[in-house]
Amino acid sequence: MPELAEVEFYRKQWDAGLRAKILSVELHARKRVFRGGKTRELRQHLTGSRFTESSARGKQMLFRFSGGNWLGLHLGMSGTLRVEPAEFRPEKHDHLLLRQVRRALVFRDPRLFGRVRFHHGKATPPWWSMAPEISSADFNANYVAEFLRRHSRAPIKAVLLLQHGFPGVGNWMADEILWRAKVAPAKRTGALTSTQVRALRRATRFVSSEAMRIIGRDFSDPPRSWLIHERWKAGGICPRHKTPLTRGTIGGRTTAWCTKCQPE
DNA sequence: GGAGATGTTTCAAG
DNA sequence: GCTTGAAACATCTC
Repeated sequence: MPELAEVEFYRKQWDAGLRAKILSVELHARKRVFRGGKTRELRQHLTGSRFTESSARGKQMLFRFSGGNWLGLHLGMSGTLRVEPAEFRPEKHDHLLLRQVRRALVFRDPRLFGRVRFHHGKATPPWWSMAPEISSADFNANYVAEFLRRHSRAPIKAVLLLQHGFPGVGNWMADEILWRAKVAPAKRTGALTSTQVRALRRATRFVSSEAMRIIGRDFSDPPRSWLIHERWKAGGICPRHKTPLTRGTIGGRTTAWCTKCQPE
């Protein structure tokens, strides 16, 4: 599920627990979400620490705790973060639970494609580094052009999904961006005109900022005019033309587009 | 029962 | 060494 704005929404859920102590940590240590992770260290260090700060970059989240403790979370395909009452009993898919006096912070992930990481140290973890965020000044025309050039033989849909170039963009956002920029998803990146590249960057920034504003705030629905509402529907139509959408697999992912808006 | 799902990593080939 | 594409990962839903 979660892309840029959904991740932002979930991150903020845990902010209810800011400044409060972690009384205890409960986790399903053998689950895949902890792969390669130091669950014992995580439990020992977080217990008794205070939750001080949270941030997100693309789909990655970082939660900071007193004493130089950092928790990294990725939601994968089906992860969510939420807050439950203090006496909450975790269920089957609630793989990590941080207990505070007044609440429990819960990470759930049925499909286990998400990931939990832990780092103990003064500075931010070594794995916390990322490409320029879409909303930043560094995500400029030169940066985008250079990234596209490096992937000139790949279909543009696949390139939009690369997190080290377009952090936070996932399957629905990529389709939304391509539809707005009127670019066919299978188009080889190197074959794009400069007008199309400009349109893509513009659409990327627009979809990101609007999604953050609407979905990121309270999980509201984007306007009816967005492609997202038609993408998976049987008989989904282009919001512009009311013509049926085309479906196919591009870059290994199901893709929906309008052949009238986005001709080859 | 089978296919597919809003993601990333790994591996092999070019 | 870099890019690309397919498979693998685990579970649920239609």
